[in-house]
Amino acid sequence: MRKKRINDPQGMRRRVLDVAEDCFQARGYHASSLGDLMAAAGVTGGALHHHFPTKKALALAVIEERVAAAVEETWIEPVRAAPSARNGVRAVFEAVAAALEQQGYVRGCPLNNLAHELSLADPDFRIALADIFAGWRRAISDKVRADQEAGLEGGTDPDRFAALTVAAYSGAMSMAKAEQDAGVLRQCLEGLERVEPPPSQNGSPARRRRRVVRQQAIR
Amino acid sequence: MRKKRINDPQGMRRRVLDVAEDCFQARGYHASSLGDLMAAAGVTGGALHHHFPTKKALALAVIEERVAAAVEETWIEPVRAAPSARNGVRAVFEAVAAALEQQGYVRGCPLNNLAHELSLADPDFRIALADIFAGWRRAISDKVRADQEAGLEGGTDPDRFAALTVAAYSGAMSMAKAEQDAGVLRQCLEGLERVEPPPSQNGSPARRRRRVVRQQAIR
DNA sequence: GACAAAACAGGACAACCGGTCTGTTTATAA
DNA sequence: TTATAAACAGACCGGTTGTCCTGTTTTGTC
Repeated sequence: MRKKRINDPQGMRRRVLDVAEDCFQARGYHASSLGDLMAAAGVTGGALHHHFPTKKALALAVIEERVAAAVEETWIEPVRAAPSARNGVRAVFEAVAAALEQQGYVRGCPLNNLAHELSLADPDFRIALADIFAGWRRAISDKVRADQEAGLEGGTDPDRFAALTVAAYSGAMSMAKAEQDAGVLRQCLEGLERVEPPPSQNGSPARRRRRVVRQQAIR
Repeated sequence: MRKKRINDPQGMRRRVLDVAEDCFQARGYHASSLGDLMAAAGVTGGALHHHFPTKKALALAVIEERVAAAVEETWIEPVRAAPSARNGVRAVFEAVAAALEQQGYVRGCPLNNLAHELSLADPDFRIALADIFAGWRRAISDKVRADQEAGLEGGTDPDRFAALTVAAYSGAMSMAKAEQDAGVLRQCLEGLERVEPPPSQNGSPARRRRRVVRQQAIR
């Protein structure tokens, strides 16, 4: 009588990754048991094992697919789309701070959460996480370089600016998580914006600003 | 025949804390079993349980005694003893970077390592960790205020500077841990030093520098 | 429809975890 | 000495963990 089942491998895999991402983020890798995940996802052990042979494989998939995507979505894309690197950084900080204040609690940065717990646990984890950090920094430094070519940014070292930005954000999120208060994020942003302030804004050596803006609008 | 034993409660407690601190730092809280700790410390279950009734109690002791002491030793004291806040910050960054490069690997910041794993795990953990963050920031902002009263520092907001410094360090250590390379620490320090650079150094708006230096030398 | 492979179900299991418990030894104080 | 508590030893237990294994069902292909 009851004999209906639909094989939905992609959907099953997605559901598992969904709850794994959420659970790893909220409780951490070691504190999340596969039993918890199975229950939360409504998935049997056989199905889980079929898609992810080991817990490590599952975590690696979460890192490479979900965490990387989260960084891409909340940081890399907004920065790329912003009129300038500094502008993009400010926008991301404020957007994240606003979102945290609205949801009322702070779970921390997905990348940093897993990075701290897993970087030393396994070389594969470490490399995957380091790659995401590298891509994150790269997106910012590339944007700074583009700004410089467009005359929007002064002689700021792009890699240095990117490293400090990512570090300030990561560290601010760490504190915000411990204090359960996103205020420190805004505080760090304000400090960050005072690093080698660019010639624009109210310009002593402000030149070619108009033309640059047009260029950007054209692209 | 063999009937010698010396009760050394303080020594026993210290040994347990030693290995717990080390193990929590290297593998994390959840990844460290009490069996591992007992074996590493050469302590029986009875003794461990006598001094630390639960694993949580042990972790709390590690946080409140060891982690707090580590922050005090590597950050708060050096900053207090430094000629200025900026000088102290630079000294700590460089000392840590040098130490990491010498030991060849990066285990990360003790406070941040535990903060990421335990902040959401238990309110007691979170509060203890947040307190350490607060003390850390406080030491820096107090130093900045002292610098300002001494005329050594400009109008930099002390709390903002402290937050950014702690965030930059924490985030840089996070990246250094993932990349197993302390270089990003130096990079972030260089960026940090370009935040609202004080009137001293080589002064366009450098005033009262001479007098200020003397004041500081007197104290 | 035959057949192989993928997708899924669900139980089994050994290892391990944290905590408890009882008992013994050592220090302390009267 | 004797009582009393602290310090320690070590076995024990219920529950959980991650993984594996054997089946069963679905899907795709010829």
